[in-house]
Amino acid sequence: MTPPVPLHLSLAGQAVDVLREQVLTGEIPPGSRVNEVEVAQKLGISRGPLREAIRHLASEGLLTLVPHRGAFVPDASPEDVRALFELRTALECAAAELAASRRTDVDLVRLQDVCAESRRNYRAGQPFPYRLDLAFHQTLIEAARSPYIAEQVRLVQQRVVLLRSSLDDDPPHQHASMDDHDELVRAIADGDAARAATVMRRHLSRVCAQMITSLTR
Amino acid sequence: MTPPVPLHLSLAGQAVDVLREQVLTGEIPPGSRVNEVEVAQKLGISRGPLREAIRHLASEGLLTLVPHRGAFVPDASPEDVRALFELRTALECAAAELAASRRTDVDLVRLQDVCAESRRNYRAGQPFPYRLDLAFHQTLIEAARSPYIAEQVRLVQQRVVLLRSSLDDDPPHQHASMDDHDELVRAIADGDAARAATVMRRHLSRVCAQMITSLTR
DNA sequence: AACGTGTCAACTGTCGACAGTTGGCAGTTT
DNA sequence: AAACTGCCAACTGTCGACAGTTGACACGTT
Repeated sequence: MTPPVPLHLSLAGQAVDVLREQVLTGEIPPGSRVNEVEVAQKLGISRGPLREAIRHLASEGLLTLVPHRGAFVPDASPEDVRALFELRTALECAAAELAASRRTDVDLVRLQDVCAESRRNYRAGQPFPYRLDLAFHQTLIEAARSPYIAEQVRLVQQRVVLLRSSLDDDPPHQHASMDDHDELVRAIADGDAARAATVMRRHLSRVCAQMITSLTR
Repeated sequence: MTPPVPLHLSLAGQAVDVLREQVLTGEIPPGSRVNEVEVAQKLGISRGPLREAIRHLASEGLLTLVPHRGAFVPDASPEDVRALFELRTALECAAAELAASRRTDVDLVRLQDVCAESRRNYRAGQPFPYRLDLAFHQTLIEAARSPYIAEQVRLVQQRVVLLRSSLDDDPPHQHASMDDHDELVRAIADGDAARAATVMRRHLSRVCAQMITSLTR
């Protein structure tokens, strides 16, 4: 029952985790460069494993590589956001359809729980935390039981987080999102794949528009 | 007007191209291991760049990494094929929809050209070459003008090629595929996004089933 | 004979150092 | 003063070598 991977993650693996965190939290701001020797010293490792970590993050879209120049944290144009959300929509609509036809009862309970917690948070005056939004989509993906789609959604979500630099949602948008989530759960509960896809598409369309406006202002 | 990337691709980049070719053509058969020192010597490079190439191909799904064991060419189970085609369906159906609404006239001509060449080849008694099937889907993706979706489709197509170990299509399937392609082009020509998605889904469902049967026999 | 144990070779993970390239700066020219 | 040229520092790309881990084989035990 012991995990097949060693408890000691390789240095490269550890570096991936640390760097990913720093990039996603904005600790390494978009547009900035990642100096190999500097970061390697800071992490206490050699350049070899760090390079592998950098390449890995680049393959996830969290860094862009320029030959002989190094790795940069990408900053997004509205056009990028639009194109990225086309991919996200394709993936998550398919996931919504699959979830509607494959969900178990415990999947349904989990989805409802996340929605309920969102409402509680919102009613308590606190803003709808992005954490719960991620949790909802994550739960939905698991209910779809399609490992390849799940993996790709994870990567896209990450890139969305990266672009989401301190995007403080306004309450109307939060309310609409929660309504979308509720409607999605109902469609999935009914096993209505077509409606689940439609609602997901509308939801993501709204989120995308909101991100673009909050990006351009 | 000089290209921004150096004509000298980095050694790692060259190694990626060579290895990708060898994996996709089956020169390195599925299930076999990639020995770092051996391959590095064969390519005349050091282990550093080769390791980066291996990690890159692993991120594309063309190799699987096992800690302290090395890189292996994955061999697929029917379940993998099914899951992979769920992802492919999500991506290519979305691409078909987008292509239907965004295609230009030259896109349409290109699609029709590929279909016509397929027919010519088929009538000439030659088997429907997989090359033309790839060309069709590639052209369709370009017509969709969605860079992120295009990139993901490219990666999925590669993995499909990898699984397609000497899959000699039988003529009935080839004929059905060409009919699907023709119908897709008509739907795209009409700008009928919904029908394009439906046809694409049916087409990929057929291809998936064909691959699984030819894999299990 | 089957099982458990100890040893070993092969390979991956990691490191430090060298070579080649890039962008910027100082100096010179017009 | 503006533009061009040559040089330089910084950084990436690459290499060879060392250390740690893994799987397998041989040996001894029950």
